[in-house]
Amino acid sequence: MKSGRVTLAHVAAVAKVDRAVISRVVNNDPTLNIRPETRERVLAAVAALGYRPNVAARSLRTARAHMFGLFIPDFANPVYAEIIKGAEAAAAALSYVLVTGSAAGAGLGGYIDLLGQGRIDGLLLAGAEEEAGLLEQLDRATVPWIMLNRRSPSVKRYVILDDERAARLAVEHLVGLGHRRVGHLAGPVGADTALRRSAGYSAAMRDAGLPDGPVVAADYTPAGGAAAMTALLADPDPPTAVFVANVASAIGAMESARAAGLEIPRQISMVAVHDLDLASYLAPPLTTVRMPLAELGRRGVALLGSLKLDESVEEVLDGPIELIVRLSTAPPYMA
Amino acid sequence: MKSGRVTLAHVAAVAKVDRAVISRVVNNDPTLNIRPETRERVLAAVAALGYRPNVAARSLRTARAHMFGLFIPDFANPVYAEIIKGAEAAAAALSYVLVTGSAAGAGLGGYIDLLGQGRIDGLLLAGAEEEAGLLEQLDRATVPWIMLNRRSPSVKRYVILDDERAARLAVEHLVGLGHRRVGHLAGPVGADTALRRSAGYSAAMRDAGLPDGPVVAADYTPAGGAAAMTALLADPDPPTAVFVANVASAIGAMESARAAGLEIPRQISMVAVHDLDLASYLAPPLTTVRMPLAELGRRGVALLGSLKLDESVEEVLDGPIELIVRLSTAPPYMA
DNA sequence: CTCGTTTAGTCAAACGTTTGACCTTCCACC
DNA sequence: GGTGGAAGGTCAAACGTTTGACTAAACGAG
Repeated sequence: MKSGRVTLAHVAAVAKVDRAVISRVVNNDPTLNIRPETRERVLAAVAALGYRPNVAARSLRTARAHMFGLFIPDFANPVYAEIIKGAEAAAAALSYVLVTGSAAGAGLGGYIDLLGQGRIDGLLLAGAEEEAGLLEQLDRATVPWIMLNRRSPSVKRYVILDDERAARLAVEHLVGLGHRRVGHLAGPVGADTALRRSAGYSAAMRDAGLPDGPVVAADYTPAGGAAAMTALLADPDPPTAVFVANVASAIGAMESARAAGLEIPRQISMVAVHDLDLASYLAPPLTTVRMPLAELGRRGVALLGSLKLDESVEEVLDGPIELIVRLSTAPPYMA
Repeated sequence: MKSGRVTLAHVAAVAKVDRAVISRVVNNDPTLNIRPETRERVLAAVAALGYRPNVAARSLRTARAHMFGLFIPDFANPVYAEIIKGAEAAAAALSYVLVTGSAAGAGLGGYIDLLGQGRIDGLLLAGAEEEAGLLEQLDRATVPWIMLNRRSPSVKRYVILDDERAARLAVEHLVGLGHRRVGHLAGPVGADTALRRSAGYSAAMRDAGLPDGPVVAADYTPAGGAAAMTALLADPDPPTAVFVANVASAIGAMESARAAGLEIPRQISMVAVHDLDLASYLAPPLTTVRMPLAELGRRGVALLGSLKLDESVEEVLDGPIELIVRLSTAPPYMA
């Protein structure tokens, strides 16, 4: 049971076979022909010495790091937490380690430089920020990469969620409650997810025979949502309900509504995209649309594992999207 | 500018020097004697070919992975997000990559197995969960490790925050507002942070000449806080203020108080340990004690970078601890 | 008994760096 | 003119695995 720097050579000496045999036994090489008793001897020696293959040597020889990268804008955002969890689980299932980095440091370019050559076998990119020279930065990494929930005109490697459908679900819920004037706190201008959610909003309104209500862009942050909600409430004909593109914005927006003296949901209903545990504990508990974020991470990793370099992927994930009705939505108050 | 599998040998061929020279130039080896023009030639070749050292080969030769590990219970908890950020920044400053793993998979043991031999040069452990066989699991990794904000009787390698002082700050704030009967939602039974915060609570009460109020243990989750708060409010002589050991518990506790028909802060004041952006957007905005969590991550990484195996570390971090007064605390309501 | 085949392994090169030891060439000094 | 030393590199081993090529022994068929 002694541990430490145990190499194949040590195990080979104990088991009285060549290093090659140990390697093949450890890796379950199907081409290996071996007597059961020899295999036993090898496994016993491996266990007795506590042998664990050296990752660096293996990587050097096989040119595979058995590690995937995941790059996110910010660890503090719980939306990414769920993606990370899914990706981590899928990676572990492939015996891969997931290394998650955030933009906190020197951005994507800095992260790629830090990783160096050969540390990861594939990279997942989550988050919507537009970085200048993104493609050049990615070229620098000699690694297959996939974008998560973001399309880009010049990029043909992505997995996205059906944000449009999520938006429709939310808006249909509001319309079903009787709301006729429904506003929209959209995401950041130009963000791909924002465009898709806004498209879903407009489509659902059109299908209901209603005109779009007031629309204001908002960052995916509480502060952004608060500011945007204040702007939206300044509309001469304020809506009775609001579809918010992101739960973080919604948290700020709720605060703004309260500050404006509006009672939720009696005077204004709110529903947001992305569910959080926390949503149940807000005042009032927030109605949300739950997206399969963990599945997004899982699928991304699975694709990295089976992707040829330069192969393109354009996939809309069809995981479950469900409306979670809590107390922030109700029929409009009839004055 | 071509990229791909460029090795020292390629660069050496172009620059017409030995591979050793390239290596020494790239690594700024001070023992190297070289003519300026040769150095120029080398650097030009490196740039022209886009050479980046292979991480696996370097790790194999030097027996250092230039990577640190950080193990946390859950990515969804924003408290850990701040630790991660600090650790990531400190690691980047040392040209190290930080690989963060969570307990979501097979726990610490599974994570260590997944990492394999030689992938990381040091491991940071955050979070308070008691895992059986923890020390054995750590022995399996042939790697220096440090616990973050958790002591354990058998372990002499940790960095902790001054949780006792944080608790005192919170309680002194409540007492200063005029509260005499102050309850306490403590952390999980046996958790080290819970013990230290509870000690601070009792000490501050004693210093104020007051008896301890009702104390109930609560998980560091909204659900745990909600349940505990309900129990605490069942006290025949309920407190006018509560010190909550963790902000996540406090979010649930606020909900319970509301459900019980209590208005915060008019009928009951609440203050919790750990600040979040989100705290400003709760209803009402929550008074908290901000702890230097990012600094905790930073310090942990810095210590890993400069630690000898088997050296012990017992450090109380003296970063800034500050009370952030929002609207959840007020003088007691005089009936 | 000989030949071919299977069984059960062995052998050694290769992956790309790093680094201590070594080797020229040139110059200064006596 | 010989010697010592510095300047400017070169050489080659080693890190620990993986894997295609090879081989010795045993066996069955003819």
